[in-house]
Amino acid sequence: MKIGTLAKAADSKVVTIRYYEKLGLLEAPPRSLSGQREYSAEDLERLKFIRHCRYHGFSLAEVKILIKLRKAPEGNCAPVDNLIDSLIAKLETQIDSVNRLRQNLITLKGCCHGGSIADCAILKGLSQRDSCPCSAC
Amino acid sequence: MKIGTLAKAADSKVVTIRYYEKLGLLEAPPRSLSGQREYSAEDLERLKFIRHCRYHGFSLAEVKILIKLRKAPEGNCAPVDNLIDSLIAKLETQIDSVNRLRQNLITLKGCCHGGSIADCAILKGLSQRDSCPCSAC
DNA sequence: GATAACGCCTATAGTTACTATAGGGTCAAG
DNA sequence: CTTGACCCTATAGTAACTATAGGCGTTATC
Repeated sequence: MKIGTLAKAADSKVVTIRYYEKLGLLEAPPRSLSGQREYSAEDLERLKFIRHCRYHGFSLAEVKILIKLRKAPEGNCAPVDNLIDSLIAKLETQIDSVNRLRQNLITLKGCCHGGSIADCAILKGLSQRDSCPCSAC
Repeated sequence: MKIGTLAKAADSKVVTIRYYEKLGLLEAPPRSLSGQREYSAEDLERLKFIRHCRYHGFSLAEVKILIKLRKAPEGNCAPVDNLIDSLIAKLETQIDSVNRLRQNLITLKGCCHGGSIADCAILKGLSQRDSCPCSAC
């Protein structure tokens, strides 16, 4: 199949596929006489794998590792497990820090009583840490 | 003060300060005869404002708007309020999606019973949506 | 006065995961 | 035979910096 068909089948984009090829995530497929890429069903499976990993939050670097692991079916799956664990840990850190940000902003917003810029408590709070009403500042 | 002193005082980095100048977030300060930047206390306050906004999750584009607002002290502070609101909304969306990711990964991980790559349930789940145990897939 | 260590300067490229654009060739239908 | 949809490459842009190279300025010590 051609690249456009592949893109639709994997819910991806043509440019993204070429990008993955450049990064070495997808193998360069054979070309037609006029130079157009010709993909197989296997290529489609691989692209779906990549997209699905991305959907789950893996980075392309991590996907590259997962692809390599898949190629050695006799190996132990502990590395896959570890990758998942580290990703979960990363996400949890992220959740914490975004939650903290949100709380800080809500505190800041609570200081606003709708006046002029000159006495805007939010801007004052944003000016420096020691004038910020956030508990975290 | 020179750029290094400014950086330390605002808990920033020298390169970051020059970067902010290039973006127009900080004004280009006067230079010494040999071409070195000379900053005032006002510059320090402004840099602290920027850094503190960043700490609260505002983008540099948003910081630029906030700086402009600060310069018109007679204006109403409603735009500041709106900026905070939209940032809070953005963060809430982000929290939801990261939480979802985390749940998906935990589900995936729960399928692993420590075997070989060949029958790794995680890799199978990652291969395609229709083989994924995630409720979201 | 020489030298070393540090600070400052500019300009460019790298990071992540794409997206957008320019400028051109290919293919199938009417 | 031409129109429109598709394909190609190469380059630049996104966010917010960080890193690097290569070269001056400044200051302290010997």
